[in-house]
Amino acid sequence: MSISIYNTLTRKKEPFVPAEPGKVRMYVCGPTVYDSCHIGHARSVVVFDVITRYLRRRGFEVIYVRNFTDIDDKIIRRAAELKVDPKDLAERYIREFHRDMDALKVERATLEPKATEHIPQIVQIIERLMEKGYAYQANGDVFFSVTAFPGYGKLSGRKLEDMEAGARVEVDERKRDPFDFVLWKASKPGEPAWESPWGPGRPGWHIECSAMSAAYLGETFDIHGGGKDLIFPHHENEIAQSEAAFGRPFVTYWVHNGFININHEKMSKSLGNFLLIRDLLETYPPEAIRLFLLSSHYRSPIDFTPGQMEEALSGLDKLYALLQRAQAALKPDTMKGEAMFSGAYWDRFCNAMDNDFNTAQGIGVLFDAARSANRLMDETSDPGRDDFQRHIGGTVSQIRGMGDVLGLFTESAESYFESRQVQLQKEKPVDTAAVEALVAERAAARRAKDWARADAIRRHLEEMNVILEDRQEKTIWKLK
RNA sequence: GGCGGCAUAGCCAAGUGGUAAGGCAGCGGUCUGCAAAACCGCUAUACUCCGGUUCGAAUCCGGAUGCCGCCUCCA
Repeated sequence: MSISIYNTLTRKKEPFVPAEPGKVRMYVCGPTVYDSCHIGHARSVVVFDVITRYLRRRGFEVIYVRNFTDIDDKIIRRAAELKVDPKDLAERYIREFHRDMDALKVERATLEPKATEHIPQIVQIIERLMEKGYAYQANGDVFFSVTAFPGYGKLSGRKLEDMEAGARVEVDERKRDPFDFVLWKASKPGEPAWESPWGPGRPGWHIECSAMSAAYLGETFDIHGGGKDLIFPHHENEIAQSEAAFGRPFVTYWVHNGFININHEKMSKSLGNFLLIRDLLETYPPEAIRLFLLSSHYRSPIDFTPGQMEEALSGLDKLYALLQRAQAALKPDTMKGEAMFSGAYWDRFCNAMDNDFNTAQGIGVLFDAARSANRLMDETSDPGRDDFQRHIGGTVSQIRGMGDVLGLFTESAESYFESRQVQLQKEKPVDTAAVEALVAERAAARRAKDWARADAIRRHLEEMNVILEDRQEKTIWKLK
């Protein structure tokens, strides 16, 4: 079975065949580091994290490049507002990005190049575009001439004449065509600047990606990803620059993830509904956020609501509870349930993932496996039997295997539930000593078969937001 | 004005022409002193509507309606 990927360029699902067998070269547009990361960034980063993990699991060597745009108008503006150096501002938000994404269990990209560290490569491409007649100068700025590039619009399906130029933005009268875009921007006094043949300035937004992808992945590479919003103009412009400069196809597969709405509304600064990752992490376990993000197909829009997150959380609780239960049932000398990448569930999972990385379907397989393991444990009368051990061990191992691709079950069930309780304690504190005392009192009542007393205590605890589970050995309590 | 997407049960969501995964919630049951958890069963005569292609369509084509996104910085 081969992997198929929906390609924005052709608007079709296509079998995935990398240029060099066994090796995948992938570039994903990273953030412009002028502010904290929100849930939308998380979606893109998590989606491509899972894609990378899956491709690697399927045996590909993946060179995954994700850039940081660390010089740009927004960075300069924000730095001026805060009266800090733009470089310091960028570095601060790069650190934040790493902190947030590490917390979300995202693996680092193979390379994370920064625009400011590739100025020579950027200047070189612009020079080349000038030589070939695709670019022109206008007092210190350099523009790309879209009419000089015949394929312009092929990614976004736009024709130049169909677009309402200047409908929303004033057109720079120095441009030959309203859709010409800046490759090199002359700096104003006090702004960060690099020397160039056209005078001191800084790179335009799009050119860095053309330069850095060529530097690390070559002039043609396999996968280019990013959020849907980047299709136009960013990726369209990248294609124009790279193909004009190098005279060969830029990217084979274009992959774009959908957006996140917040409570049915578009996330926007004006609505003030930006959900920052670090704020979300205050409330939810990182893997619940991942499970939420991966429960829909990566291209669909998804709606973030507290209810949706609670559902993801319930699901994650259920899966961790199964892992905990299975761990207790498995004999130490047999399988301990390490990740396994074969078997019926694994095959079904791969089948889903092969189909344009259908994580939603894959998660369905995960729950199927969990249910089957629970059933087996419910039904068995002799957990020591070899076939039982093998069966549970195999199922749990496959669950861990799927988790390995999705970035789930990275911690022990014990520590997961422990942090859940800590979290709940933070939200609705209870007096632990008092609860323990009541639980002990109820245990005594139960031993005396004083059910009325036991139930009264249970009700009392429930009012305190505490639920009880009477296990064989002892009673455990947890916060609701 | 141009381009694109989506419409599946109470909610979320998958579905790759052959007869509707999974999750959450709800109800019934098994288990339990009672619960909880887990499991079992039930919950879409059928996938917005109307046509068409086909032996056969949620899946393909045309049209209608309704949402949404992009065309400006944006994940």
